[in-house]
Amino acid sequence: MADNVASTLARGKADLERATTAQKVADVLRARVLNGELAPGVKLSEEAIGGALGVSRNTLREAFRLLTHDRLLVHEHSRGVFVRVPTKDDVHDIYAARRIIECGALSRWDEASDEAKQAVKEAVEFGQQGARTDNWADVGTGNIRFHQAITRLAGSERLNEDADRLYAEVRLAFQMTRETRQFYERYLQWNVKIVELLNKNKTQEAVSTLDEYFRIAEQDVVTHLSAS
Amino acid sequence: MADNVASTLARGKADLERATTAQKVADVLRARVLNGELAPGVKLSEEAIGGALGVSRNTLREAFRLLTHDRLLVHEHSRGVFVRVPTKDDVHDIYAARRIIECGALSRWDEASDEAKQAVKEAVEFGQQGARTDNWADVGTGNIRFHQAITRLAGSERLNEDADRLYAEVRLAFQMTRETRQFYERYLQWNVKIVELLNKNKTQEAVSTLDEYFRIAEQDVVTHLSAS
DNA sequence: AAGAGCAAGATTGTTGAACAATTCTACAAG
DNA sequence: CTTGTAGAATTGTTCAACAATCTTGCTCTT
Repeated sequence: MADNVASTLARGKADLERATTAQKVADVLRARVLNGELAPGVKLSEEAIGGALGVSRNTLREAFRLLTHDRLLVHEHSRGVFVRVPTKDDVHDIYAARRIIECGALSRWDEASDEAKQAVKEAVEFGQQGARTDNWADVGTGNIRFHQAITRLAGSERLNEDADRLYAEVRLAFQMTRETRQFYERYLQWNVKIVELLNKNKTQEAVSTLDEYFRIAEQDVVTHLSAS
Repeated sequence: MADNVASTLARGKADLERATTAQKVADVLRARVLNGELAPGVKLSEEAIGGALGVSRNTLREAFRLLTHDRLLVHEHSRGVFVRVPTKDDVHDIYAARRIIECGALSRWDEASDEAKQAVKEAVEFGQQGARTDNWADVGTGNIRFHQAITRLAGSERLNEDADRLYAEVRLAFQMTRETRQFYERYLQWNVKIVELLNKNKTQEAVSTLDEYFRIAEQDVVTHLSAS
């Protein structure tokens, strides 16, 4: 009984672990990079940013390392850190990885937990609800959640983290400042179709559809890249 | 022509980029962790290690962060960094990820580049050569190379990096101080069988065999874990 | 005018010290 | 045996200084 109490409390330990200063700084910078305020190629000066945010160089450099690990920044020795400029090759590399991870996870649909499967369906419903109410930001959120939920079918926390880094990098490449509606509307249709196939127990066809979706999506991101 | 020269030189740029002090320190510590000199659970004191290696606390902490990203060390706030103690859940998580990545990569064998396919076969031959000459360290190296080569079939540098982190973590869990021979001899047989199936164009069967291998290997690592 | 070489200025890399915040240790009290 | 507490030890964070490296702008040569 006492063990039960202890283990229950232990589960909440992660919540207590306060975020370090560097993590908070990293969160601020991550948001700035992902929403385009810090455009790809921009140099992040230690003095300028450190002064603006009121943190020391050491702490700032730690924040830089966190974002470098997420591949949002690139570090060049003795030159500084820059917002990553995604290339066509980067996009291809990212989608090759996503194909492996998500198609592999989805192909194990039948063995996945009920919670994980439910999350996939709920993500699509969230997106559909957003479309009905003309809330296209929600459609975008639902799309990300859909793919996250697919990855989570595999049940590996490490795989989830690796995939999340890929999603963040896609957001960097696909600066969704405009035209988000037409893209996400189209993507939503793919997601709906995949869930329909899953509901009909046509897992293999769902995987094929997802694979085809990646072909389209990669092309979309690449063209959006050269357009800028 | 000039472009050709430039691109050729650019390829060697990575070699010239001198490693930062923290990276060199991280490399030393990584080797110590992977060969067991720094056993799981050991605390890495900043003062002790920094003094021994002759680097400042700031630089050492940066090295710690690099290894924490690789999941070889764990960081507990205000308590310090420790060599990770892999749990049964960790092993399960790692193998769930490896199943997705490697089975997915192998299932795309037919579309892979010739170089990538050749690397898979060469890794097995390297292991067989090691077995013939009773060089069991080479058999172990060949086994790692075999799985790396499978991952590289997918052609994604990001996926390669993520998988390499998984391999390092397996090495941490499976401290191969002893009994490496009986394990690697057995694993070598699996690798040989997989390549044979691939040579017969039975890709799907090769994937199934790999999947079955993961079931066995995970169990091996888990039992080896509880034994210690 | 174009390019090579060079010196000054700016930025990053690394260290050491200092102080705050947290944890660990040891011992006393109940 | 557990609880509480004071002090020691360790980590978290910042700052200042100097070395190493890169960038910039200038001069000189052709």
